[in-house]
Amino acid sequence: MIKLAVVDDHPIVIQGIVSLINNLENMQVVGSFQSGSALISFLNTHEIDIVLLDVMLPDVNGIELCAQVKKLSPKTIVIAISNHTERSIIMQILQNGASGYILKNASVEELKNGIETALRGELAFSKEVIEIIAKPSVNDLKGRPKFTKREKQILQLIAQGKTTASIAEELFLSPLTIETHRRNMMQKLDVKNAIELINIATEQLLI
Amino acid sequence: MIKLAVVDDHPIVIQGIVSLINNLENMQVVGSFQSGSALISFLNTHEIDIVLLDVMLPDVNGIELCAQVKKLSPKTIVIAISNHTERSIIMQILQNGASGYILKNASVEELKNGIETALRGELAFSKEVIEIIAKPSVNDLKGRPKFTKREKQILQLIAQGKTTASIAEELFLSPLTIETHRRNMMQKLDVKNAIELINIATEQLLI
DNA sequence: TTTTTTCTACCTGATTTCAGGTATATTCTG
DNA sequence: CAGAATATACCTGAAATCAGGTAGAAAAAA
Repeated sequence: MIKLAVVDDHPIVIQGIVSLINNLENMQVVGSFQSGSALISFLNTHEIDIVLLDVMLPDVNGIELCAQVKKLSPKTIVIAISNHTERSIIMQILQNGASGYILKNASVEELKNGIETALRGELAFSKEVIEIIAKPSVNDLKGRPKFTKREKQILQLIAQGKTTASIAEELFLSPLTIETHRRNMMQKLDVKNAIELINIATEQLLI
Repeated sequence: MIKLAVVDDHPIVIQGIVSLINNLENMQVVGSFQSGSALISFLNTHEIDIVLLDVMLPDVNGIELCAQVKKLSPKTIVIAISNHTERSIIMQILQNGASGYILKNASVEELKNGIETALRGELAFSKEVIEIIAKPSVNDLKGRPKFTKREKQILQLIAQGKTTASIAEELFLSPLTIETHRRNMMQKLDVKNAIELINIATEQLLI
């Protein structure tokens, strides 16, 4: 019997996956979780064949969580389930050891096939994902730059629509410092205004 | 037998709801759709007791779709299923005739209870939603301003991080015109920069 | 067909962001 | 400990946004 674990912060989605799996003869969902940390602590005491994980979770993002899972339990197969269609996200999660990437708007057949494909040791993708992978993007070449804690903190405030001055006040810093951080981030992502900064950073799960 | 229809652009979510309903004795999902228009054309030829609808759909938002459903078939019970926690969204969809509002991170029990509650003619909410409704927000008083087509069009380009100049070029308009539209929208939402404009507009489903 | 709304364009001036730097103290890391 | 990375702050100047108007033409609604 193949043992699965499911991670998704939406119970209804878990319900959907569980009911899908239970229709299959040789598989069983033995654990479902709404956060990455819950999954990790479960994996410490249980052996799991396949993990289906949502890329957008409240505590960690799928890229990091996938790496954690593979580190903890290298033979566990990880399949990402996501809404994100950014090529770089897909590629990075695959590099971190995922065996598949299936979009949430994929049909249930696609998901079912994906699980079976991954079980055979192949890579599993939903149709749309294959198209995304097929055409390389210029943005990928940049890689995924790292933001420091301070930068992330400031980015979040920028994303809320706060001005440099008010952020400076809130963090007890000079406005010039805030500007420097903003500009450093903009340079890292090669964008030319704050809105683009937020958009790209959000896409790349940098916030 | 109570007949349900489900609208959600994620087949897995539909799967979850269907499996949930099928466990109940007296209900049956007779139609599931991935867009608002698909639901509407179905309702033209079928009588449905309950519609479960996702608020974020590719074609229309839940506020408008709910109104359409109630107009077409006033006795059909509508329950919104959403991630949005903005009070104004909840209140508006209720004003448009919805009988409930359940968050996607609600437990399956909450959803089940909600459906039964709505069936009894009461309003059904998940726990979190009750808290949101309980405390009135200052933002609600403003109501939901309407954006014109042109304004929405420009707002979308702003949201992509484009500058006034490039938007003007793209739409064959004067940059001053773009600025005027942006400022008019900012005034309508009572915000003081473009990022806030995008945030609030997105929250309020104005884009 | 009036009236209203929408779309368009402009003016002026204040404020903010953007872009190129430099620089120093601190903290992390090999 | 030495070097690298991080966090902080400043300078200058250009560009863009923000805020307050006004105003006419076109489209939609009454």
